[in-house]
Amino acid sequence: MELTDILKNAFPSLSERSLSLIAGRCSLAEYPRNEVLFLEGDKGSAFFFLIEGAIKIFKTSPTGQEIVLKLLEPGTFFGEVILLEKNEYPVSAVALTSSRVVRIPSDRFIELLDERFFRNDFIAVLMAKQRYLTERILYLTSYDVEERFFRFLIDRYGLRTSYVLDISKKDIASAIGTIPETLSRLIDRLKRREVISWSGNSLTVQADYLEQFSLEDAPGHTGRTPS
Amino acid sequence: MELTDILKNAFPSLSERSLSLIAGRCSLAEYPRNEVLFLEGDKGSAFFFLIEGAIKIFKTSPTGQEIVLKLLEPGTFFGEVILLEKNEYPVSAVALTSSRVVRIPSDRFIELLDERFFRNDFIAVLMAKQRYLTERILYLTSYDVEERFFRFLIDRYGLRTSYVLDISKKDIASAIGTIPETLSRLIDRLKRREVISWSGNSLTVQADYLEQFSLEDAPGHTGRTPS
DNA sequence: AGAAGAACTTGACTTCGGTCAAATATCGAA
DNA sequence: TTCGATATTTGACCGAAGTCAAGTTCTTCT
Repeated sequence: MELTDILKNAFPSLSERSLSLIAGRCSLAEYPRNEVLFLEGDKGSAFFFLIEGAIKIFKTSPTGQEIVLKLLEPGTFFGEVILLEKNEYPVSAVALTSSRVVRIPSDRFIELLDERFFRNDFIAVLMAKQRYLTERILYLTSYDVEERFFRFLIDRYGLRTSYVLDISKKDIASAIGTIPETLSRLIDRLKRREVISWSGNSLTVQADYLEQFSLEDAPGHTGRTPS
Repeated sequence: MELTDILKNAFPSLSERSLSLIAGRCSLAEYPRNEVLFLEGDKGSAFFFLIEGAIKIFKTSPTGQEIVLKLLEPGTFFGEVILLEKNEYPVSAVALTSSRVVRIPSDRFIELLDERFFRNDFIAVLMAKQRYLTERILYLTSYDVEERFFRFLIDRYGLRTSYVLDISKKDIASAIGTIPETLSRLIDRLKRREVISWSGNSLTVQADYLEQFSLEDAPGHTGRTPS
């Protein structure tokens, strides 16, 4: 797909004129697994739109622990927080799987907000992100590891009965705010109870068991996926 | 102070014309301690600017526990997330102390974003909130109760050697993400160690002890590739 | 003032989930 | 295919902070 088409997709409400204005400034980039897009504290003059792959957004605690804020799915932009107020990224971004992104330089971008429709969509995304982060706080502080695990599945892959995991258990562990040992033990327990079965990267879950977690909305599935 | 002056203060970059446009629509309101401004899930058609007092912003967990996201200080607006995308408040707001606010109806407000300077300031605030929430996640998940307590003091009252608390211990406990029993025990321990002394609502802290928490967050960024 | 009810404290107890350490297992590059 | 690096599992252990329950202050309202 052409860069212009991708951008049109990313910003559907942006006028053709503005689209062509920034298209020339944007560039496609590929990041292999584990590649850093930016680190917390980095000065940035661009933000990103994820086309394909998975990006982990996280902060690093003083002790070096990674606190995952969000695993991004294709179709979302991120890092836009450098546009105003401060040009330092407050979080780090790393590719969890090989990923394709558009890099959007920040200079001139702010002008595009003169367009009312585009601006409203843009601000709406910022607000969706704010909602997401408040949900995330609830998620991390109020649910135990088991509930976080199942909510993660539903949030990321939907309510299904079998899943094909595209990320490692280690990454799942950190996405749900725990460590590999704890996840490993949880899985073991769930297998024993015959709630799930797991082989390779294929996971099967008892549908009726999973449903108990799907009632209240899990973080992040409000149509448009915030980061 | 006159409502118009207050608004001018709240939105310094807004033109006189726009200011007078919304001034007529806004209203002053007073909320006594424990009064609810809005609850999570409420439909809203207005947001607020805090002039005086203290507002607690929180979510409620499925088990009824309150998860405090932020204690607001005068000079900030809140609830603006109903402006676009969704008109439901994602959080609840309650006055912790008697508070004066301006109520700003959402209709017509969005038009004000046509003004570039004002719009940029407004978006900058949204981004600051996003930064704050990511910090809050780090705060709640990576620090123990003692560290959260001292960081709370510094964050809310500044780095001082004596404090006059304007909110109850119960509220402090929930602001730092714990329960009264735990805070009570922490205080007892700190008193014993002669790190603090506390009588009535006056708190004194050993300055040198407090300083260890005042260093701006310095995540151990070694530059290495996170895995 | 006195009573009802908050707020706060204290004690005994529990537990989830983390740490540390030591196997296995698995995967990717040469 | 083999080697070394990651990823994953397993066991033993621990500890911060929560729960439950029972006092003990404070506040506040009549």
